[in-house]
Amino acid sequence: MSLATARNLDHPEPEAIRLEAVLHALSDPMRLRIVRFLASLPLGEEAACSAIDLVVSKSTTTHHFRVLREAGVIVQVYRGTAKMNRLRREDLDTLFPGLVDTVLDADTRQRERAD
Amino acid sequence: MSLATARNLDHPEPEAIRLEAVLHALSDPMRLRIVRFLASLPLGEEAACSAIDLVVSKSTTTHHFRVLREAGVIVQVYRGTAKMNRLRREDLDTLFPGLVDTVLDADTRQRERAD
DNA sequence: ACCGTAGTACGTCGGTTATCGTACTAGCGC
DNA sequence: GCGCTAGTACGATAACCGACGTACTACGGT
Repeated sequence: MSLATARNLDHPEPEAIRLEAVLHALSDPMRLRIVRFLASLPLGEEAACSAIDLVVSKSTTTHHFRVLREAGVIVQVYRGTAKMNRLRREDLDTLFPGLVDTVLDADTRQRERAD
Repeated sequence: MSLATARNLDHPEPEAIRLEAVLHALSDPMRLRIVRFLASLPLGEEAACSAIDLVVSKSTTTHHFRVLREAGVIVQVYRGTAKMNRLRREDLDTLFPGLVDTVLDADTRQRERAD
């Protein structure tokens, strides 16, 4: 089972991903923004934590990415000095079909309604 | 705009319903259970707070129903000594199409996966 | 008028969260 | 090796949250 060494981060197995945790992870504006950004990337593409400019400190950024990873929403891997992130689309779509898309669509509608 | 008198509870207008607040409201197991219960009722049917047996104190129950109401997930109205609840299906489906159904479906799958 | 049922208000308590700053480590390129 | 960039670890802090108990109100029935 998922073992975390120095440069090997701990991710929940698909079976261990809890809906409540996913919803909670998505219920923070900052994290929803991260997810929206990752979802906007070309399929399979990944991005560094620094690729999106949240307006908070580095440590806060680290924190939000960790919450997303521990909830099972994203995968994080080290690549050289960067830590790359991508959505766990396949896992999430299998576990909770339509959830990610529906939430992203809801988010889009909300911001089109002039946030 | 929504005015709350003694027996008239305060509900957010549809435009004021925030996705983050809805997701947060749904991210608690107790509240998700309430929503699942209300969603299982025949269309337009409503239920008293006491109709579902959460295993917590009355005050905690009140608390969770209030969070759901303030997030815009449910409507609460007083009917005699009871306080009746129902899902704001129409509003939610208009604002965030498919969201409620997708979350409920995800919840069903999760509990079928042997909770 | 009294009682029972349904739910509220309020204060508390312990745990979690979001934020920060500071000090640190890991890898890359020169 | 040096320094830059990217991110971590840790500790602090303030806010929030879920749970509780107790004391209360409101309504309906007898």
